Amino acid sequence: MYIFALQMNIYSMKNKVQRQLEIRKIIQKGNIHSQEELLTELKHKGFELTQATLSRDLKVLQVAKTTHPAKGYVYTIHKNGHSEPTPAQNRVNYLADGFQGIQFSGNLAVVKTIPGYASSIAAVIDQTSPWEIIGTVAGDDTILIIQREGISKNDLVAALVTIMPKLKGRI
Amino acid sequence: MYIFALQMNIYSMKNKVQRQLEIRKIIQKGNIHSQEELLTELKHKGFELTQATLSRDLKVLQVAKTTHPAKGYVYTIHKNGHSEPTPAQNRVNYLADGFQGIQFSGNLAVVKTIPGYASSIAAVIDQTSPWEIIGTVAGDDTILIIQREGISKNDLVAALVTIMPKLKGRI
DNA sequence: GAATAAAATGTATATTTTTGCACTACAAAT
DNA sequence: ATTTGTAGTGCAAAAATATACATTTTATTC
Repeated sequence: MYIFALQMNIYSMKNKVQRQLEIRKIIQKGNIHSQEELLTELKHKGFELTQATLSRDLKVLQVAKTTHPAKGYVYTIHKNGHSEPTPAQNRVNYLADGFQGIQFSGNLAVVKTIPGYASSIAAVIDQTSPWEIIGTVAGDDTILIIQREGISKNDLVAALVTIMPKLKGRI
Repeated sequence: MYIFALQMNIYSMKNKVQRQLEIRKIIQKGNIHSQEELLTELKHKGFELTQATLSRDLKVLQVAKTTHPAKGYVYTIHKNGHSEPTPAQNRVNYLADGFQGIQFSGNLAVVKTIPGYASSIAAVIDQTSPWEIIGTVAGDDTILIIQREGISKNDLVAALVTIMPKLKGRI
């Protein structure tokens, strides 16, 4: 006498690819805070799996767990290849040409620029919002940078160079 | 007979800011696969802390744990935090709604606002001219507030709430 | 079809990460 | 000086996540 393993229900089984696609979608909507939570949502949509499998899927999909200031921990996913040549970079390099000098006083740094460049350069800095800098105020040819407490000149300079590589050696 | 808690080693204590800077640096070099590993490295550099504190630091720094095809799990940090686009919210036209955050550095406070709101909000502050504030400088989305000497963060926050009651609880 | 190999998944467990609580150091207020 | 408030931290426990191993499913070959 033989015992046969039960065959899977033909209707129900959605395959791995479909499942991972769905995971991708759900995460992009962006309100997932734990695997359990995601698991529940997947089950609602008819997928059957365990947390272990989910963990493996997330690994494959290169999903990351990070922090959102308000929401606590959040899972995020890269839309796709994240190595962009970014035309933004060119613009940044162009802006760096407007940079004329920097001086420090206490927790402030004052950047001098070619007239008219200040606000654009400040915008780039703000956009990047490096941790070392808590804010900037720009006039026409001057940017005031307020450093985070405890930051050294070198740290700040390093941060600026990170943003505008062309500045390297010029500060 | 009394038992005294041991004082912290005067030499050793490096503060939080320094520590988080170091964490940032280490992670940017990009070969950290677990908090324990990072912890070890930090200890080598003379920082004393536990994994629990590290976990909290990583949260503040918005460090993410993700997967690298080859390296397994890796901790990464955003230079430019992928800022939330703030879905065009049904924002009423109250100025306080333009308020996005405040940070302090020395005797300065930096207020971040929704683009375009800074000067209006600053104008309101100037008009009220609270004793705690010597003056303000506004850009497009940033206000620099220069505090009177001896004023605490709380005092300043209180002053702002007085001016804009809606801020209560939001600062 | 049966036999075998490879891939996918579940179970149980190990590992890692997060957090509630208590305590200390320090700043601010009285 | 004393009190009060708060940020920073360690400890221990909880919660979340990853994985070794066993089992099932799918694919491949005869």
